[in-house]
Amino acid sequence: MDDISPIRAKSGTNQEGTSAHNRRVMIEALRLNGALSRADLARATQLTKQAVSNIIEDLESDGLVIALEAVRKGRGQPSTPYRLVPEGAFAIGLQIDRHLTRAVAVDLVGSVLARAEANLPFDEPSKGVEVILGLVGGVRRELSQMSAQSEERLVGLGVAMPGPFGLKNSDDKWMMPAWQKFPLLETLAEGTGLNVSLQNDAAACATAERIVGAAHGVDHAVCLYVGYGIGAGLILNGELYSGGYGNAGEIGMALLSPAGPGSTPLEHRASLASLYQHLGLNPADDDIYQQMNGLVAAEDPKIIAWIDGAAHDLRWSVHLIETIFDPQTVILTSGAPEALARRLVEAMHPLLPSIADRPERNLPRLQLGTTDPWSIALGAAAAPISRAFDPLFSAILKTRSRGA
Amino acid sequence: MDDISPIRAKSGTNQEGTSAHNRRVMIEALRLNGALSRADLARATQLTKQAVSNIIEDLESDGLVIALEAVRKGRGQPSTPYRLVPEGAFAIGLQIDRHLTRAVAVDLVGSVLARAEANLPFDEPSKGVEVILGLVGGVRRELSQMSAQSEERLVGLGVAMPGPFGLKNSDDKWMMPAWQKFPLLETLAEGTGLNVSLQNDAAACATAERIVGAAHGVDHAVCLYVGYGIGAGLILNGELYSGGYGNAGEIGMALLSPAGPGSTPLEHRASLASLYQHLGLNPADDDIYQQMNGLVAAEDPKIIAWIDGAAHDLRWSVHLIETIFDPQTVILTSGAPEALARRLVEAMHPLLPSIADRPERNLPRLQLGTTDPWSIALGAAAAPISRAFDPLFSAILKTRSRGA
DNA sequence: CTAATTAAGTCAAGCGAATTGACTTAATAG
DNA sequence: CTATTAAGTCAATTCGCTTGACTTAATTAG
Repeated sequence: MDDISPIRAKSGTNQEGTSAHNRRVMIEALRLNGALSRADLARATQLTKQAVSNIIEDLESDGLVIALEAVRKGRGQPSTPYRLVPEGAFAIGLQIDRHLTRAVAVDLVGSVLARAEANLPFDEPSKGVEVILGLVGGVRRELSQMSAQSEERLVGLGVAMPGPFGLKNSDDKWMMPAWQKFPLLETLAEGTGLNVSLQNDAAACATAERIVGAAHGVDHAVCLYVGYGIGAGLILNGELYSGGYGNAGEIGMALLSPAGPGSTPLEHRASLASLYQHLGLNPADDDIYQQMNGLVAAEDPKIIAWIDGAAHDLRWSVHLIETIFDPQTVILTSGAPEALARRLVEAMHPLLPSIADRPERNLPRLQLGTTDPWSIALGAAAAPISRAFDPLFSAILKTRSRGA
Repeated sequence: MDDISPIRAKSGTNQEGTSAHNRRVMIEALRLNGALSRADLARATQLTKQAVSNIIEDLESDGLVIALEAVRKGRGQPSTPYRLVPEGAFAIGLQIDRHLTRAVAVDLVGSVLARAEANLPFDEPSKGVEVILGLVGGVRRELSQMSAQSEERLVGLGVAMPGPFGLKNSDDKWMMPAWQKFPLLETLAEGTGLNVSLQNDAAACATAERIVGAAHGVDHAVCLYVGYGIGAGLILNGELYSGGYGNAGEIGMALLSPAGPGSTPLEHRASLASLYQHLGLNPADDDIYQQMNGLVAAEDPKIIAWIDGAAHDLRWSVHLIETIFDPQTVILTSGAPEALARRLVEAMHPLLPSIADRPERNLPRLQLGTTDPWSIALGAAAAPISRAFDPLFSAILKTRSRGA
């Protein structure tokens, strides 16, 4: 089952790896800077003009970049800027949550082109998969009507669902136990014919912030996601970090004090689930979002009390995150209505002192990220895009040929 | 001062990057597996036999690897294993602490070949640098008597000192304020002619555990260092993570509860400084180590009380670390005598439940790492070795040519 | 208006590191 | 003794980046 040889080693690389890396570097540069000429790219990437020219030519013929009008800027031959072609690649993203599932189709630059949602049977994964495959099929058809080449340009299916994954069987009903055991990825891969990847919802949120949000181009950011549960998506050295077993950032289970097993996990105090409980709301209600919005607008004392309590714990979470990661910024995202999230961020100020409290900052210590309920699905879809086009260490390595 | 162009992009690569990466992969494979034949290396790294042969030939002529006796193992031509040559490279490591400074010289495989220590004037960096340069010169001379080529094979000087670095000027006397302002790296670079790099002491401890300790070959490990202060060295994806501004892992400043600025930082409860204070010991005493050892051996009630208190907080720190990083293992290292550290680890059990509490673990959740007081200096020295020989993403990138 | 300058981008040859496939060497199994 | 298996070499090839000269097209100086 495992490798025959117990030899531990990283994989080597060759010119293919070089070329793949350089292509990815170009794409990232265009993503971060909008439009660049070949000369700009050569300077930025340290490659020669000629190498850049060849790569750009390739990318152009692959339909990933396109030339804009030449621009005159001072002396010398005018330069021809290039930009990414959004229709150069597509991915499907899937958010699977407790009572709900959403699918989106996005393009190379992270625009959402199609979306669909449905209710999900909480404890019946095999039925749920039918629903999910239906949604995926739907956005996929919609996508193919927008672009003739969508199918061959589809790089994968990214799935986001609440973690943690792969623990001992737990009956904690917050954790969707039935889904934890179900061979979801295999089933989806077979049902769609796509490459399938999995991340937890907080990681997906971070991925979303990275492709189109506040973490765009930021190499060290932590994305606090306050959803039904709470988690942190970690962007370290420009890549999503998922830990030794894929569960990094699952801070919902962090105990709030050293007092032992009896102490409360963060998730029970600062999550929408705790809010619903506090307010006596039913998360399965269709108008839960409007209910929350209304309560915030009305400055309902109970919701204000919850905000203060949650802010108290979140303020400290930010302190810990800053102390541990020393990130450039912390981004709070939420599935709650924007007004609520904004109140929460305001209530978290003033922040606790920490090493992040330094003079020459250029990003805020804490900022409000997206509150779009679709951003998890977007982040899910962004993962395959990132894997296919971002400059990653793993992308230069030779891939292990499928051994028998 | 800064880049002229505001274009953000990663650097590209070329055949030099490929070659550098492959060399590093070979070296790492030999480091992790002891001795491997060319055929083994080819299988492990996915390179062709021929490529491996060429690289090994190069490494051999560079004096970094050497052939062992051919071994017969079943059918086929006997294989010739290669191993690293310890004398293939050297580095100097420097620990600068509050009252003390240590220098070591290590070789390619992390063996300490020379060591020296001296007292350090706490608040007079300019005098201190004289002392430090003296120590470095000493181990360097000692080294050159052991190996004729030591000078040209010296890859750098690694410095470890208590962080955090680069904050607002603080008068916290735990933080060696005078040293924070002093242009230490520049002075040392000039004084030694070596490449100088800096990390905090916990990071150095993690680096040490990685090259010769419990984290050898482990890609996701967190090293808790209980020294005068307390910190965490983070090994993520096989590389040391140092955060956006170099201060990741400085958990000594983490507040122990969400109760606000008045709450206690971890460092004030679980660090040797807190122990000294608790016991009324003077950390500048020469026999402080023996004093602690004696108290532990005598089961002194005050030290037992401290152990229980510190273990309480450390247990929770491990819980948080596991919840946030999902590492393969947590390693506790300390500058305290081994008996004390062992008692501390024992007192931390049973550990708090966390996502690390999974069935199919192959490493312990918490293990005792080194308690050798010289390991910080060793880790400091290991940093330049790692930078020069480990397969790092940054090592494949083209280096920016020095612009005017 | 002309010439000099500056910068973008191309052309064609060259280079270097991994690949390929045949070959050699040297052991064991039968 | 022969077939088989595996390590390792040889020589030619490939592929992507580099090099340096060249072309194109703009602005600036006189």
